[in-house]
Formats: sequence, structure tokens, C-alpha cells
Amino acid sequence: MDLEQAAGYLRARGRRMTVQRRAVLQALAELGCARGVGEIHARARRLAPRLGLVTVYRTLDALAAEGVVRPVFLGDGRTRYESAEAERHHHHLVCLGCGRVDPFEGCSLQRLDGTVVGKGFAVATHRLELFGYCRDCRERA
Amino acid sequence: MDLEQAAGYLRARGRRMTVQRRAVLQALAELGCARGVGEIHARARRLAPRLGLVTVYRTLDALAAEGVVRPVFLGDGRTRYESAEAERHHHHLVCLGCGRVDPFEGCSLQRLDGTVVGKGFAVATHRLELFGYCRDCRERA
DNA sequence: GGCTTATTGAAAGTCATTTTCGGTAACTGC
DNA sequence: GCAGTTACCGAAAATGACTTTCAATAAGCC
Repeated sequence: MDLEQAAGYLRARGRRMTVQRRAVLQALAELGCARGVGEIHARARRLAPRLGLVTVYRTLDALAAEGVVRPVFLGDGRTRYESAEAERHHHHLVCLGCGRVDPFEGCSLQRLDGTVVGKGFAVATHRLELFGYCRDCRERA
Repeated sequence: MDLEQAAGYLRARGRRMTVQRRAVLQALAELGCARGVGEIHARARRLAPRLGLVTVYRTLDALAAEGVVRPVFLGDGRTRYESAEAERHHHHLVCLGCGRVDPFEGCSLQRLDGTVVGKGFAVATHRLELFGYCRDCRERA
């Protein structure tokens, strides 16, 4: 999703496209998947040096509400975000050695979304993360 | 896993079985899957009224390290726990309407654990949660 | 029963995230 | 273009889950 498209999504709901939001979107596009708020803030500051951390939080929240970005939870108490982009449905490979996060696209669970499982539970979406060790960490051991 | 078994796990590592830990384990056994620390604390206090919240945190942490309990992360910034019990491998159905959490046992991803996927990533374990609406919430709508 | 030391409870401290509030700048209507 | 409305911004303070500190206590070992 490019900036103009994102701006359209926002304006359609009475929201505004500001230099700060542009900077955050640009940072997300450059950084790749599942990045922490601090990292996004640091990167976005290249484009908007006075950008405050609070604004990054608010911006990511607003963009997530519009479906422009997606939050990722890995269980360490920090929320990461990634562009909701044209990218395909994917999950994450989380290295327990170095903390690195890479996308993983072989998900066989999409077929569950939209179906009813168990005792009448209608699945809307799912979250899956794979934990293990990346090649580098294994070679290093 | 019963109390004696859990006590054995602890003693084998130089740890001790205290009334507080007994209370926490009992609370977990009574409560079912994926319960918050506050809820566990409240329940355990029935058996040990002076039990402090801090001790519950520490106890759950220690028991998780011994594999007696398992942490569950649902992305709301709170850690839940459940007994690691003889229970089978399962995941969770999280209702977006009422917040209720139920176990879900139809997981086809166990075959991934222990294999190598993508660019040399060795999968150790995985985490999966399904989000949607339970029967009650759907009937209510 | 006495000893060693893991464990406990209360208070204080972290850290990610949210709220508050006075000031600023996008969009709207002219 | 220009003014007005109000969404948005930044900084400081607040929140909430969780952790650390430290003196007192009690498991497990003899």
C-alpha cells in the first residue's frame, strides 16, 4: 500500500495524513516485518526529526484501526508492527537464540478462517508464531 | 500432574514445595486453561489468605521453568497460565466478544515441531491462537 | 531441635504503553 | 487563497503488568 492509498483510507474516515504519519509509513516500508515501536520511531525520525514516541504509538494505533498496518505479538510484552501491505498472509519464525524475526508463508490454517469449529466457535482470524533457532544460531553452536 | 509429582520436580532441583505453591497449583487445577495472574491469585487465596501477588508471579515463573505450568500469551499484554498437566497439545479459541478462552485440540501443526522450514530454521515449538466469536456471543447479536 | 538457604511479603522500581493538556496544522467552506 | 474547525502533535504525568530489593520466615537436611 502506498502513501496515497493510505491517505485515502484515512481521509475517508475524517482522519488526516500528516508528515508524522507519512514518516511512520515510510519507516515501516523500509524496515520489513514485525518491528518494535522504538525501532520504528528511530527510523521515522530520519524523515521527521521532531517526531515524538507518543505520536508513533498513536499513529500505529490509528493505522491499525484502518487496516493499514498490523500488530504482531510475540509474547515478550512488546507490540510489533508491520505494513499490512499487498503482502501475502504470513506468520513469523522467531529465533530463540538471537531474537531475529523472519516471515514464514507456508500456512495451512487459512482454511479455518471463516469456518466454525468446536462448540459453535466462528473463527475470524488466527495468530501463529513458530519458535526455534535460525541457521546462523545453529551453526554458531 | 498432581501435587506430589510437582513437588518431586521441584525438589529434584533443590527447590521447595511450600503452602503458597500448593495453593497456586490447586487454583490452577480448579480454574481451567489460560487464566490471568490476578484470577489465579484470588483463587489461591482461598487456601492461603496471606498469599501475596508477587509470590504468585514468582511461583508461576518457577513452575513454568520446571515445566509444571505453561504460559499463554494472547496479545493483550497480560500473561496467562495453565497447568501443563497430562492434557494433550492444545491451543485456544479466544472470543472477541466476551473474552472467554476455550481449549482447541485440532492442531495439525505438531508435525512442524522438530523439523526445519524456510532457510534453515529449526522449529522447536509453536504458538497458535484462534480469534472469533463463541456461540453465545453470536446468538446474542 | 538446629542449621542452611530457598522462599515470602511489602515497598519500591521498571518498562511499555496510555492519558492529559495546551499548542499546532490539516482539511473544509468560503 | 484565507479563516475556522478540530484532528493531531509533543511533553509530562499517569497507568498497569511485572520485577527487584531486603529483612523476616520456614522447607528440607542433619
